[in-house]
Amino acid sequence: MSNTNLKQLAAALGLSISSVSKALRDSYEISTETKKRVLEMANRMNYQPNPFASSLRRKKSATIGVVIPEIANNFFALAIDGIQMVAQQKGYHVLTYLTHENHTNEVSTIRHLLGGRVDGVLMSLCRDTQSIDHLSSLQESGIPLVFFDRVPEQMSCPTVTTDDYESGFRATEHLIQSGCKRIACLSLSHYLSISNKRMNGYLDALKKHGLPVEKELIIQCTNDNEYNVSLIKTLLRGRKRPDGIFSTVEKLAISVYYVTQEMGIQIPKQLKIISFSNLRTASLLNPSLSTITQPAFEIGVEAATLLFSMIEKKTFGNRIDKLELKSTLIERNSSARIIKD
Amino acid sequence: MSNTNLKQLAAALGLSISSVSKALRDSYEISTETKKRVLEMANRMNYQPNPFASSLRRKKSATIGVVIPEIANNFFALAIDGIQMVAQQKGYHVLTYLTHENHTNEVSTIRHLLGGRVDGVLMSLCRDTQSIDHLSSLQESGIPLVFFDRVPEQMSCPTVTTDDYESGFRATEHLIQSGCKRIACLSLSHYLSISNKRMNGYLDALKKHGLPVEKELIIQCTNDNEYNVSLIKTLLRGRKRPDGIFSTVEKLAISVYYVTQEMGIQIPKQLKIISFSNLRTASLLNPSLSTITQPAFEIGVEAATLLFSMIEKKTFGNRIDKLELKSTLIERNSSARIIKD
DNA sequence: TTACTTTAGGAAAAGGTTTTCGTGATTTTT
DNA sequence: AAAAATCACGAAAACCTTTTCCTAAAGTAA
Repeated sequence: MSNTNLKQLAAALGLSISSVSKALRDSYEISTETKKRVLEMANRMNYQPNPFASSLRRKKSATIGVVIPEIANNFFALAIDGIQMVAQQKGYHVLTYLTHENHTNEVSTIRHLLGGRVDGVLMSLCRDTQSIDHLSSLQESGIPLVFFDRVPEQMSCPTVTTDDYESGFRATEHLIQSGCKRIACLSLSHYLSISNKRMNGYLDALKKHGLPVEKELIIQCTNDNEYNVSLIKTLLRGRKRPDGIFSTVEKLAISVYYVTQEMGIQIPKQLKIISFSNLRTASLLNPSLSTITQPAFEIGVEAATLLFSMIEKKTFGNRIDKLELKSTLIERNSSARIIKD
Repeated sequence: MSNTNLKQLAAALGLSISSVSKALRDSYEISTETKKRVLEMANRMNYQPNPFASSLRRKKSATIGVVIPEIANNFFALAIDGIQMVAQQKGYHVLTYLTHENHTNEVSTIRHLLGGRVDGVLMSLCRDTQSIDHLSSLQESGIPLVFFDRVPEQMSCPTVTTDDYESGFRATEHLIQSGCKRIACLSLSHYLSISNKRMNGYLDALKKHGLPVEKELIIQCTNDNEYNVSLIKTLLRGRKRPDGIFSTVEKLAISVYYVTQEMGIQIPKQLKIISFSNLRTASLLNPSLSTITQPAFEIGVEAATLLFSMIEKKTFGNRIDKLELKSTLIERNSSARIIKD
């Protein structure tokens, strides 16, 4: 660590510690010339203030925490990118925690954060989070907290999300309009509001178009990729095979592609699919994948901006922002209508 | 932040602050029963030690810094994943910084880190880093520093890399064996050792097989994606169009796919391509993309492990580890031999 | 000139934890 | 039984900044 501290700097300048500190913080109590001298010397001695002493005294860490399920995931990587951009502008540091979709990890991460290491927290729930005690205790502790994308339903808190219900509805309707009669829905978790909202959109679209809802076409997937693959295989192997799939999450669509490739099922001829996804290569896939694309980067930007507004003004007691951004449906070949005969 | 501190805890227990502190740190100076009492009360009062006070006193932050060019990048996302896993096991926090391939950002990030906010740094250089003054000053400050993947050549420091030269050689040789006669190389930056090593492998493979090296087939790409696309278009539009492309980095291969799609160039018939990549969808692309895949997650794990061994034992003055992992070449359709006539 | 205000800076406390050094009390050794 | 060692805990310094309160000196008003 940088070895020079205020004391040494003060000694070198023939000033007191407090004056030097004030000079560095540009206090009106210090004359302009003195400030200049101090700045110069600080530079020359390569002075870097000790962040811990500063944080201890000021009760500010200049750090935010970001808690997400995983990072090797296009959506979250883009969101983090947006978050980092805003944080960097504001001069804040970003501490990242991965829960790996594990509720226990989430709880222990939150407990750590309760120690005051960060001035605010951005969070996206993990897929098996049911109880929210840890979340409310974080909120009650007074640390500003903003959820993005995967938000808790049972809790009153600021959120940044997308139009999940509408997107699910539109995606399903799109499949129907492409000729699908039996559409399966691949859900990430029945605990997550995003999954449920997307699925509700799916259900309502079926209803609107007079298609029956079939329990065996709604697949609750797990966090185990191999198991998901086997679920998908079972789905596609059955005698009542679906002719369309609405995937609520990117990785499940990828699994579908692998399975259809292996089983020799042709997309979109035998099976159409549309999925939530931020894949940059969606249009390069074979066939190109129709997607609902969330504005992941902006979600990160907005969530961070909201968090900082809460951190800076302390006026967040009586006000709870809920921001909803729009996703984009991009039709590609995986859901193209086939002109038969 | 958690409102209870040692003082309150001590008061509630009728003990001194120091005894409580020792009890919590499981000191031999405190009796077993007292420890139990303290632990119990700490739990009951929901005590969380103030991390700044602790860091200030111990001169340890229990935090590492990770400095990378970008996060929305499969390689780095996977590497971070590996790093996080190790850090979490060790009870360390991870501070992430993105340079966005910008040298100025890199320098200012390092300057911040010099303040002692972290106990160690993991780093991958940005593409236009030439001078290394900021890196050596960080190293000289005594903060353990490990580079991964993109490492500085002019500096003696611990690194975790892959067999870039061999991979470049094998990839190029593979294209040659698939029938390519004019192979272009898409380079990320001539400042980066990984780029240069990969290119040297390319050059030596050409040499070995008696193919001429042509300057106009070696493209130095930039950080501007659109400009890269135009470079690639120019390359493929020329009368001396290459019949093979060795891409040293994933995003350039993706750009090639977009360009060929737009120009109607058929892969692998008219053009073959192989690229460094960690795309999970490589085999689902149209056509499937031949890749050299780096063990990104393991690179993260190894780099973090090395860093922690440096942080824990202070025996890193006289020893510099350089670890090299192997990449895997996966042949797919984008570089398949075409049986003509 | 006296009284009051402003200016420029210093002393010291506070923030919460860790750690060194004591110190009585109890136990062990001779 | 006296001396030594161990035990269990407390007092206080140290880590480095920030900030409140003070104080000389200089300037201004009356």
